[in-house]
Amino acid sequence: MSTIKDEPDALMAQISRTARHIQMNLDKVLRPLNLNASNYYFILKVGQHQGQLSQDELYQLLDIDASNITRRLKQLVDLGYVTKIRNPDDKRSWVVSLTSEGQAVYQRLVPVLTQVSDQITTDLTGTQMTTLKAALYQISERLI
Amino acid sequence: MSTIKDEPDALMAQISRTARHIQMNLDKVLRPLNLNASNYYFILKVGQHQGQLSQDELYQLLDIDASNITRRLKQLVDLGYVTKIRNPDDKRSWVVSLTSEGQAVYQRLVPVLTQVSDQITTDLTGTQMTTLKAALYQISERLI
DNA sequence: CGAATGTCAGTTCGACTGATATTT
DNA sequence: CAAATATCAGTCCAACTGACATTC
Repeated sequence: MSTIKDEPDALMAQISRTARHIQMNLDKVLRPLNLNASNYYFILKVGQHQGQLSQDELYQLLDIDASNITRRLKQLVDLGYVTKIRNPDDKRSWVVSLTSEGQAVYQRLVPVLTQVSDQITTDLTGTQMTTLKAALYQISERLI
Repeated sequence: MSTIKDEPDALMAQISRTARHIQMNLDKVLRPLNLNASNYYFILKVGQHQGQLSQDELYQLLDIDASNITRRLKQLVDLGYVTKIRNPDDKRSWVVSLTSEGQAVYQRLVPVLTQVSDQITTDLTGTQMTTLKAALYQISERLI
């Protein structure tokens, strides 16, 4: 069931449904990397800012509650993908980095995400993509 | 943070983020009805099929895991909004109905949802809305 | 017996609240 | 010392999975 019905919550329900499908799909394709839809983005973000990110900066980037960042990162530390080192300049914070294994996973992660993204957007024209992104952005803005 | 970055997961992340924002917003506006983003749609669907729906039919309509339907419905039964009666023709299943209180809530629910939906789409043109719905539908289809 | 319907227990994730350590 | 910042721990709600019971 993925059709949009003529109901007052039709658009909202469709967005939520699509998000759930995306999450399930990501969980599946990320399993070989020992990642899931709820922690891959740390590898992605830290991989792009190697050795520069604090948890607060991840919070700014990801829009996820700070307490959850602590917990997801711990998973990745336990997996051996990520290290946390106290920031010597501000001992309240940590510097988050990828281990060599984490960097290897990062290299494998990017093409996997690209492939999924390409797969779900093959039916869309460039114009549709642009409109979709803009519309979602505006909806999010309205909800903040 | 709701901007789309130039990343392989940009679109997927934006959809998930928008869905989370929608959920939080619905939780807030539905609180006066003692409903939330995870149970209002039972009131909506049962309200439209008064006294006709089994849980399996709800499953078909809502695309939500069957075990969760049991729990959400129990919340609504405990609230006094919904009743479950064994289907005499097939004693494995239940007939789900609204109580009179549930029907009153249904009447209040529709305008609340309409208002939220209007609010988040005020910035969108008709063309954008059409494209958005079609694009989300196609993405969902690609993920089934 | 196999299929269908629904229930329940276990686990995970994200939000909220409040506490703690450090810095300003 | 008080306020702000960064992180962490406890709790709650909702999601998914898999096992189970009942009925057809």
